[in-house]
Amino acid sequence: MSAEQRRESIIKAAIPVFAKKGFAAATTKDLANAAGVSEALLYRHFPSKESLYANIQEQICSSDSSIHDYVNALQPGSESLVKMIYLIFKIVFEVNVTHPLGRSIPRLMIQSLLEDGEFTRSFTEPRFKQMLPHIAESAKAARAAREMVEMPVKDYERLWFPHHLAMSLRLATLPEEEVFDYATEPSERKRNAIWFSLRGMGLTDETIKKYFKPEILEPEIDDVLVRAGMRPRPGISG
Amino acid sequence: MSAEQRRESIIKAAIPVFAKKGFAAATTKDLANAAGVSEALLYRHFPSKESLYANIQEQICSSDSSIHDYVNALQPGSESLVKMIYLIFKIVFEVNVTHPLGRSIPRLMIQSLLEDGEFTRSFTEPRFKQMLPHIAESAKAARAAREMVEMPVKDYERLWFPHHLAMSLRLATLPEEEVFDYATEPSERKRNAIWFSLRGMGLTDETIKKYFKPEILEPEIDDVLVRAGMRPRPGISG
DNA sequence: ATTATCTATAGATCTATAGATAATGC
DNA sequence: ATTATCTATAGATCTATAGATAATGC
Repeated sequence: MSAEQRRESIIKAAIPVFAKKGFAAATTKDLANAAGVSEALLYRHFPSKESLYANIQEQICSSDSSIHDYVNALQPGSESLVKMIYLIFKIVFEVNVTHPLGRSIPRLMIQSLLEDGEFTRSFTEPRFKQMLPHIAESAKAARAAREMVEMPVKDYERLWFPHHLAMSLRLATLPEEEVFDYATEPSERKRNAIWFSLRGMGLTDETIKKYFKPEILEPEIDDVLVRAGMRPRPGISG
Repeated sequence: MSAEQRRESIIKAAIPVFAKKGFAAATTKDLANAAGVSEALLYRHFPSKESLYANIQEQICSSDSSIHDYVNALQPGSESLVKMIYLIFKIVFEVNVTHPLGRSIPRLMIQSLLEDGEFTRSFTEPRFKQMLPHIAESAKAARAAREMVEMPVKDYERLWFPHHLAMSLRLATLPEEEVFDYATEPSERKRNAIWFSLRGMGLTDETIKKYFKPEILEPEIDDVLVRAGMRPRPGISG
């Protein structure tokens, strides 16, 4: 295996180990075993455990532009607000489950919140913070169209409150055994949490009913995620 | 120092160490230093590091009844819904900041979500899950009074969605440097997140405006928390 | 010749214990 | 006499490196 390939394979194997155990508890032996190499080889590719960890963070956080493009193309208004919130929930609550990185991303995110928050910041900014101007514009247009009521909640909060709800819901599903008793299936829970968020943001009930149609949004948003490489391309039989 | 006193003092000193570093990264040396004793003495009181950790969890999760009593005394209806959500936000988002256990509880909670979730479960059930029947009754009364709209969100979710939002907001404040850019001060953010939650739950705008009066709720709920020992009793000059 | 990889191990650190000493209460 | 506490250290494990060996490409 070439140096570059091996390097990549070590990183790939290390992600779930760090995600599962945390930086301190993941031993170089664990990492070597996961990658199927000797501990010594780890140190040919990375000067230290810290360096390997830093490289992982960098790789995962590197942004991609397809989500950017999708959001930029939206017309300001209530419908776009619904689409953005749907997108956020899909990425945060759902994609990480099916994504190759699986449970690793949410785990790395909270491990980072226990420390300096840097990973969470680097992961979140290129993906979600860029939505802010679009959310602000859409909220303005929605208010002008009388589809959103006046309330003290700020545009920043219209972005982060739904994002945070999605994040907690995701964290709550990490342990094997259920932590909170929701009495709903994940997909219904997702729909209800989006509804809760849209209403919490100030959209009127008629507006939510008009634009929040999961059966239409689901394939549209799913396609964005496929293009962003966050979901496997649906099987092309041939 | 008597065995019992020393035992308590070791537990007390160990909480922030485990909270900060996590179980694996907290060394017996750290724990001994924090308690101001030798490592050997730790092992006179606890057979292992794990045992010490288990004792901490047990102590923190032991429930108290004053919150229970307050919630039980509420009359079903919109106003009680507002009070319960306010209480949840105050405990989850705010109390842990001022409480002697400070940052430790939210840290222990997410560390537990990275593992089996047991600590989170034991902490949450006696404090919040018991509110469920009251939330359900109050939601029913609110609907009957036309103060709450029909929507797919379930009563369980009326409990957990606000709780989760409060939890994420708290987690986001753990790192020194700000992770998400809210553009609001914590107390304003708390108010807005509660408003967002109440509206998300289905309360009408008029009902929220009628019952959500922070300047009145703040001292009432604060008093509950003082009685629950979650907040220092306000200074009694004399 | 160069690159990838391994075995073996140094040196540090970690958990836990053995055995000695200081402090307390009868 | 009993209880609390310490010093010293065993044994395991962890990070990282030195030096040897196998595989590759010119």
